Formats: sequence, structure tokens, C-alpha cells
Amino acid sequence: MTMRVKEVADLIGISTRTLHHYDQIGLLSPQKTTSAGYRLYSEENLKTLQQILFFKELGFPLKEIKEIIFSPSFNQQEALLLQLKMLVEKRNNIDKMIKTVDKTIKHMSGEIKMTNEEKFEGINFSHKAYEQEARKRWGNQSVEHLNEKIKIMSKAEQNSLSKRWVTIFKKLALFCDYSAESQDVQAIIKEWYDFLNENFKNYSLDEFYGLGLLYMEDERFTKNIEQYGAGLTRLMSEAMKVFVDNQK
Amino acid sequence: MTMRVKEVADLIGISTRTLHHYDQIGLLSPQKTTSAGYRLYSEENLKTLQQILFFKELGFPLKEIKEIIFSPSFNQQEALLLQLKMLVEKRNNIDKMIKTVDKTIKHMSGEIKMTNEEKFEGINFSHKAYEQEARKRWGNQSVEHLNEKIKIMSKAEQNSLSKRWVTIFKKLALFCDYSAESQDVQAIIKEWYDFLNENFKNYSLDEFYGLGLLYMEDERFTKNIEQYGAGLTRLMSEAMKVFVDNQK
DNA sequence: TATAAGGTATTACGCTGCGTTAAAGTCAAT
DNA sequence: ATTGACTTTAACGCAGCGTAATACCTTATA
Repeated sequence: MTMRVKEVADLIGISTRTLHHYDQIGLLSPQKTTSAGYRLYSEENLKTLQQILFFKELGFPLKEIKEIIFSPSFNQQEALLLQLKMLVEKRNNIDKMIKTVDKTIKHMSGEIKMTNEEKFEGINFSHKAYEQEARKRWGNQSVEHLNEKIKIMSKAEQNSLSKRWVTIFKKLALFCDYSAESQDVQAIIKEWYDFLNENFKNYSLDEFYGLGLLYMEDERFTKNIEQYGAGLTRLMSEAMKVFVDNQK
Repeated sequence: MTMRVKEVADLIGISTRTLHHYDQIGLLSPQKTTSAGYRLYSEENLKTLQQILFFKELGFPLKEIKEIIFSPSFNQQEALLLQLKMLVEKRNNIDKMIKTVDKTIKHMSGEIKMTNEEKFEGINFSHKAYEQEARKRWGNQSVEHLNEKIKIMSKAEQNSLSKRWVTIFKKLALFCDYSAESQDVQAIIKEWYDFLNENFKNYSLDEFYGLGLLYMEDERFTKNIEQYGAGLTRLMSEAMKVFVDNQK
């Protein structure tokens, strides 16, 4: 059951040149060659080739693959386990990317279809029981004022406003794994603070601090904001606290 | 909110050289440059960069990415949808690989740990109700004879036997998407036929044909053999039919 | 048995996507 | 004004093959 280059190539789905190359660099030499110099690959060779392609798929350079495969401690079982682990990691990575892309798409089409009301969903703290708590703790000024403003604003304004804060969140999401104290994060928080002051009402530092706490506790808010990045709510709240502390 | 090369590089996780390169080939040029020639990247640039890296991750060459991105019909939304689709495909691919590796591992460790009895599970047609059906249709000769042989064989023999047929399955699995009539598949089926004849009993062509049908219907068998490749059972049965037809 | 078709080997140059110096200018802080 | 961290352009290098070009091998068919 020996195969020649093209048979192997066609079977596995690579080029003959690749096999030649692998032979040339000593990565995979055929078990036998005919007197005419034809390469004859064995079943064993095929197995090795599979291993090589697995590692390649995982992004290993051929040099390392060679070392791995020719290592005296190389062990099919272990190699497979390693591959499994890396494949799973790779899949997790792709899952993350899928989620990101998916959310982005949803949000993009969402931005188009969303009504003005919906557009502020998760940020509009007006209804339900939570409102009560909010009033208790921070007075009803900020919440009520916010709602008032939103209702009054023209559609056009809402649109551009919506875009502006989405932009801020997206920007912040880029620093998801930065610390709340970092310059970059703080700069964005300042933007957020200014944005709120410009568009809704003048927040005292204490009110702003309270807002940060609110964010953490309101599901409607966290759901919305976590779209832009896991842990964004926490980062935002913390950063808002840091911001207030720094201003004082 | 403009960023210099290293900021962008560190943020995104690539090298400054890469950004230089992208600028050089006109794939991504910074929105502005200072009088000193410093590259200043905008938010918009970052978005584009993300798109570029997405496509790159999906294996597109930079030239094509450039065409895509600069195409007048380029549309973020569409691009994202495309990316989503390709990411999902890639994940499916990886899932397949994971399953393959996983099964291989299970089987390898299985081969070590399995008892002699278990080793033949899924191929040993002896117990339960199914046996009855088998007898009805193909007489009890083949099934009983097989079981007899298995019970009599020494451990060592079982071991080597097990390995031999696993090898045959694995080999066949390589041709999972070939037609049952193909030379390669038929060659392996012949191996299988010879193997059975050598080790268990002489099968008439009709018995061998019947065996192929049995395979399709016995869950214990299909479960076992499908480990080596999806659709392997069907392929094997069909190929056995073809084999018998060709011999007549 | 000769001839054509299709595989194969070797050699060698080309190409992509950067890594990696190297030499020199910029910027901010001390 | 000097350091140190960053920036620029330019140039060479390198992996992992693709792509000829040229010559040889094998097999089927006439």
C-alpha cells in the first residue's frame, strides 16, 4: 500500500510541491524510493503527514513541527492531546470573534431599526421599581431630568446623541482589559462626563459617582453595555469612581 | 483621539512594522501625519484595521483584503455578515478536527484499557435480540462462528487482530468521501474480505454481502465504525455490495 | 515495440508578509 | 541639553511554498 506523490497529494488535499518541500527540508521523507527516484509513501508516512498538517493548521512553523515530530519523546498520544487542547482554544477564540461580529451586526441593524424609545432602552432609567431605589439613594433629580430631556429631544437629536454615546462605549470597549486608572480609560470617562453634562444636566461629582453605582446594579443597563465588551460595566463604574476621586 | 503607531500596535496586538507595511502597500494609511512625518491613526482607522485583521484571520491575502476594503460597494454590514459566515464555517471545520482528534485519542487509550471482551464490542454480534434477526436472514453460521472464534482466540491474537481491523477502518476512513466503486475503496474492501477469511471463516460472497447489510442495521456496529468517519458504515456496506457484484 | 500521455525529479527563480537591523530624526521630561 | 522612548525610511532576510523549465519514467494503446 505505497503511494506516489500525486496520490498522496490528491488524497490529503495538498500539492506535490509541498511534499517535495517537506522532503527537501527533511520534515517528511518517503519511506522508500524506486530506483528511478520516485517517492513512495507508506501508511506510516500518511499518519505523520496528518500530524504535520494538524500542527501546521495550529500555526506552528515547519521548523518547530520538525522538532516536535522527531523528538525522541514524541508520542502520538501526547501530541493528540496537545492538539486537542489547542484546537479547543482556537475554537474558543473563534467563538469570541463570532460573538463580537454578531453583536456588532445586531447593533448596526439595530441602530437602523430601533425606535427612539428603544434606542434608549437600558439607559433610560425611568420605569419600574428600580426607579424608586434610585430616587431613594440619589434623589430624583438626575433620573427625572434625564427622562425629561429624552422625551423632549427631537428625533434628529436623539439619533446623533445615540451615536455619540455608542461611540463612547465602543471606544471604552477597546480598553476593556485596561485598568480603570489608566490614562486612556480616564480620558474616555471624562468624555462621558462632559457628554452627560452637555446633553442632560450638570452632574455634580457625587451624582456622577452615584450614576456609576447605578450602572452596576441595573440589569437593563448592564445588558446593554456588556454588548460592547465583557466587563465593560464594571470597568466603567470603577473608572467613574476613580475619575471622581481624581477630580476632588 | 488620534493614536501613534505604537499605541495602535499595542492596543490591537500587532507590530509597528505591520502598520508600516500596511501603509506602504496602501492597505491602511493613517488619516493624518504630523509635520515630522509621524503617523496619526483615527478611530475610523482602527475600525478599518479590525476589518483587515478579521479578513486576515480568515486567510485572505492582503491584496484581496485591499480590494475588498476599497471596493466602492464595500459595506461594513455586508462585510460583517460575510465574516460571520466564514467564521462559522471555520468553527465547524475546527469542530470536525476536534471530534476527529478526540475520537482518535479515545480509541488509542481505549485500545490500551479495553478488555478483550470490550475490544470487540460493536463488532461482536452475539447478544441480544438482534442476533435473532441475523440468524433469520443469514443463517446462524457466520455470526456464531465469529463469536466462537473470538472467544477461543488468545489475548495476543486479539490484540493484533484488533489492530489490524482498526487499521483497515482507519484506512477506509481516509476515503470517506470517495465513491464505493472507487479503486481505492475497493482495494480496502478486498483487504477486509481477506482479513475476515483469514481470521474467522470463509465467507461466501453472499454471506459477505449479507454482512454489509448487517453493518448498516446494527447500532452497536455503526456506532463503533462511525468513530472513524461519518458515513463510513454506509460507504462500507455499499462498497461491500459493489465488491460482491464485481466478483461474480 | 514504438509512441503518446501523463507522472515524476531536480533546479531555480518569484512572491507574500512581514522580522530585523541600521541610521537618523522627534518629543517630553528631567 | 541630555537622556530615553518613540518615530521615520531603507534595506536585507526569511518561510513556505507557487510556478516554470527541463529531462526522465511508466503505462496504455496502436
